[in-house]
Amino acid sequence: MATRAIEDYLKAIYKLSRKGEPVTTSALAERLKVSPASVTNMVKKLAAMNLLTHEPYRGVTLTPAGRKIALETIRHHRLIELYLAEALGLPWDKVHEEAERLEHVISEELEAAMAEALGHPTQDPHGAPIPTAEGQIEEPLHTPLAEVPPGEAVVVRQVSDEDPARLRYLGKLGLYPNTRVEVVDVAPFEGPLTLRVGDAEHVVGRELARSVFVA
Amino acid sequence: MATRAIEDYLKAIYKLSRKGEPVTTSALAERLKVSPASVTNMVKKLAAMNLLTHEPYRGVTLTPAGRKIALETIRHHRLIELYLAEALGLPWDKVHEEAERLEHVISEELEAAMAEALGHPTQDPHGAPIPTAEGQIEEPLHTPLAEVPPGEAVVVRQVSDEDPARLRYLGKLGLYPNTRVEVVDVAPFEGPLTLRVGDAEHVVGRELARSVFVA
DNA sequence: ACCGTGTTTTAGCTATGGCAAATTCTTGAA
DNA sequence: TTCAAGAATTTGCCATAGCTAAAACACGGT
Repeated sequence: MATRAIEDYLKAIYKLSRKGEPVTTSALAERLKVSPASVTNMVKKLAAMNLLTHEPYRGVTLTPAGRKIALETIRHHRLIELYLAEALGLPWDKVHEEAERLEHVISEELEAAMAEALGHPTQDPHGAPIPTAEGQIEEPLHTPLAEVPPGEAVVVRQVSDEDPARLRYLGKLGLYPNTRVEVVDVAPFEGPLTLRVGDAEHVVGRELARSVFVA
Repeated sequence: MATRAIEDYLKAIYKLSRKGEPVTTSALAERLKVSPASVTNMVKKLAAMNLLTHEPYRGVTLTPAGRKIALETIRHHRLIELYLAEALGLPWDKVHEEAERLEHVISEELEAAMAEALGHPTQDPHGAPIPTAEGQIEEPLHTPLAEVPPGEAVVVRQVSDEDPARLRYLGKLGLYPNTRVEVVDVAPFEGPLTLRVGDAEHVVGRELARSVFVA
């Protein structure tokens, strides 16, 4: 019924639509690394399955049924990430890729067993919220570290989990969720930030600072 | 490279060829629940990939490369079964089905982490041997419980894991691997066996007794 | 009133895996 | 030694899933 590709499309649409607006096919095409034509095709199929509504030339919006599948898939993904990191000690830069495959094949029983074993957690290793089994999710609006003014102290809430190399680097800097960081200095003209993490000082570029979210 | 179907074919061929002889396509067709024509097709494909040799009208035999993939898949399957049962407490009649899907998607890292967490086990929850990461496996020749003469006491070594209902029933009888069983009586003409398991006595049919292996 | 950008349609491709029917091979019995 | 039954294979075909390039189209801005 819901193939791997379908779940990936729904997940992507969910993530791209957090601002509430419909998602354009080109945005989807870019994110999924397929052509816009392919997206339109798949979108038609998903609309026929009542998983989303498609306003031609305007974009797509998930139906409740579509959102449910998206959130289930995201729940699987994040629970698996956390389980692999916590229970099996996999490094945090490896869990995303593994979860990307496992999320499509685990049963509800296994999902429940993992949630139980982890004490019904609410966040994955990168700080992303884990939807409940009922499909509830709380998505706090975090500030990118890149936008914090110098002199302020903040706490890392979430980091982008897509790029393993970046994650390894963040790990080396100690920038895990719930870590206190002080923004010592911000160089002008899109320049680097100087951070204090614990006792250490690090200089990081804007690009990296945009993928770290704080409160 | 190695799709789900390919791994399933290789696994099935491995299991059917334990007597050393080539596996006929019809045996494969029956086990995989596809038509003989489909099997011949797939077999030709696998032969082209050097995963097996095909002697037309005689049967197929795995090449070392094919056996390697088969054993890797079986290792995944059995490790997953054991992990789900031991670490996550899934009932032993559910782990087979789950492993059937997971075995095709876990990475070598995850395999290693599970093996480590379990202390490099050698048997799955149904008593089947787990191949090593290098592809070594020891398959002792067990006797079906159905062939044990009355009066003898034996130890359960392995049970067939395919049918959940059967497993639940075996569990109710207490017939787990490494359990001592006394064959109290064997009725003639393919009649039932009377067993003593611990303090309890049970009467079981031949069919069931053929799916329990002892030593 | 038109143009450019982005979207959709059209037409078609590839890969996987499957099947029914016709054919061919093997083997054992006459 | 032949031949028929049963098994295996070939042939020709289908379905599904997903993707793409190129052509046609729609929308918003000037």
